[in-house]
Amino acid sequence: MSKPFFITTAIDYTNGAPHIGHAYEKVLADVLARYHRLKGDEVFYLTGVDQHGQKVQQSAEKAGIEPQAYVDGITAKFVALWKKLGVEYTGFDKEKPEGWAATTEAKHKECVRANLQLLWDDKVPGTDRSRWIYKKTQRGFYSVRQEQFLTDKERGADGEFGPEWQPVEEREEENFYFRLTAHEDLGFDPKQWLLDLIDARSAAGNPIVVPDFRVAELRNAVEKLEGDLCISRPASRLKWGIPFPESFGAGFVTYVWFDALVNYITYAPGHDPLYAERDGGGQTEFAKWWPPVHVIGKDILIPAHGVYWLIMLKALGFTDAEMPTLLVHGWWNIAGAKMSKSLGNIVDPDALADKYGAEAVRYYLMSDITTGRDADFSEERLIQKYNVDLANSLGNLLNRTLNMAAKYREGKLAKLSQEPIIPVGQAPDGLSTLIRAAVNAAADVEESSDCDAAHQIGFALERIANNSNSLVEVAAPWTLAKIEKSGGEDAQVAKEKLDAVLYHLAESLRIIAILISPVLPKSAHGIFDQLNWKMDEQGKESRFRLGDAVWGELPDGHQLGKPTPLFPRIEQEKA
RNA sequence: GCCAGGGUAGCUCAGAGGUAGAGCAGGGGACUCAUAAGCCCUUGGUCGGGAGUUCAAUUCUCCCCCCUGGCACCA
Repeated sequence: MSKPFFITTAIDYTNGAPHIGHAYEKVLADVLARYHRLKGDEVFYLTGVDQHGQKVQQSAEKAGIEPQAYVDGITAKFVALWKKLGVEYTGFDKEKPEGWAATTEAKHKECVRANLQLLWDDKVPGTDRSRWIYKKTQRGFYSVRQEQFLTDKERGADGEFGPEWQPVEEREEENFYFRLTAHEDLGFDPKQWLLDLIDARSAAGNPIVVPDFRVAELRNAVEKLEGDLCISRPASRLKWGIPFPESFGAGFVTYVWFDALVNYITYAPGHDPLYAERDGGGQTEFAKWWPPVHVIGKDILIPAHGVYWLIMLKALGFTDAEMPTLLVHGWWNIAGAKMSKSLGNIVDPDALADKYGAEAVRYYLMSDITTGRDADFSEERLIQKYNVDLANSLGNLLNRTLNMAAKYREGKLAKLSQEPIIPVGQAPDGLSTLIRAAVNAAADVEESSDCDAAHQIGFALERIANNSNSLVEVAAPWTLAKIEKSGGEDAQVAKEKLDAVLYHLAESLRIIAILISPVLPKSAHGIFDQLNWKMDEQGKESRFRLGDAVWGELPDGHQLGKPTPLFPRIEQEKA
């Protein structure tokens, strides 16, 4: 059955070039999107950039250009990187991709304002007060230099604000706040609602946070939740943002949350800025796709997505069944240290892809980390995993298979009408073992959860390739060829056995190509091309369907292509 | 200080009340279709430290140490 699968990533802040962490998240979501397409699901993959805010405003000023020009420049870097890495969000190849969020676009601004208006118009019965949003005056210490209010955290050991903040003055500021905690105007307690939701989802075996070891962390944070969320800034202080609707009064700009998070609604398929007006029966395009799986880093689970976003959705009228799932990934450290500008240990994915190729980078990012946990990035490990798993194991398997087929059969496969020579179960030459490995691997991939799909794919590759390489040694096609050529008593048996071995290897490669296609799309196409399989669908994702990962689809007499090294070994230079 | 995750072979990690596993790296061997790749065999660990429960703990309990997140407090 074709199921809709809506997947999003965090939108990246356009205040600096993308690093390996950005790349990891987008590739992870891309692999999941491709994985679901492979299963036949209908997929919408949304990613994009977060372009507003004070930091951007300041960076643009420093660079001496308009903020829009500044963010356009950085945005182009992200777009180019995703193209290089094969990150195919929905409509990636169009001039105006549906799956690309850019928060300075008019469409998004309208959606943000419509949502704010929706909450503003949700009045306490018989009054003119919004249930969710209220205005409050805050007094505090303001750093003119840093253009921000200071809290006690910023005070030095002597209780005073240090020179980096000066001059500091006391100021009053009016802002809008969004309720997160119980209030009589609200009529219920969002905090309790959220706790119940978290528990209910876990109890139902569908935890709101996956992998689920972070559920407790979120629950903890919710328990301690107090205070409401400031969602505005005076336009005098923050110019680069989305102005509040006029009904709120003049002079306010949205601050972060009602801008960035709302992108998931703005750019959702069947985009419905006024959610309340949607068809409650779930008939609209929007309702068909919602809710999404949000792929995010562990740094923005609490409080942004796990608290603010869920309560925002609740306020906007989304039901419990329409709450998203948060797929939370870990971070790549560098030699045990956190990646940071000050340490100067930022890994540039663009340069990495130029050096080793996009497929090598994708494979490494997917195979050397456990989804949800942190991992240590190492270029040596990237090279090692590429050489061992891709060049030596898979690439060489493809190469030796096609070479033998060319040498002994001019590339033409013979499919035996019956199970070959050696009955399944006896298998002294390993044939049936290989079939079993392929069938089981395909089943494991099909049944895997989003959290470990990438790993199941890796296991599948390993299992089938290893079994195939073993089969070559055990069956020794070169010996069979000699026996066949000798024309002796065993010639006919050797001939059939050699045909069987070659067919098994080709089939294994065909199935591997299908299974690895979410992680290694270009290589999967490369294998299909060399196998000379499905040429009519070249370049299209439709070449790969999980349903085709069954044994025996290559027909009798199939002509294989010419061998070309698919994964040239990466030779370690280094001094 | 509190909550969570983790400390298992050189490296990355799995595991589980009955005295430990995989992959890579290291060592040895046989082969030659192949990208000097592949295959087979193999060295290697007092399972963070200490105490307890048990016939038996690395696996359970308690205490301690270290790493990672989050929260809080002091400044």
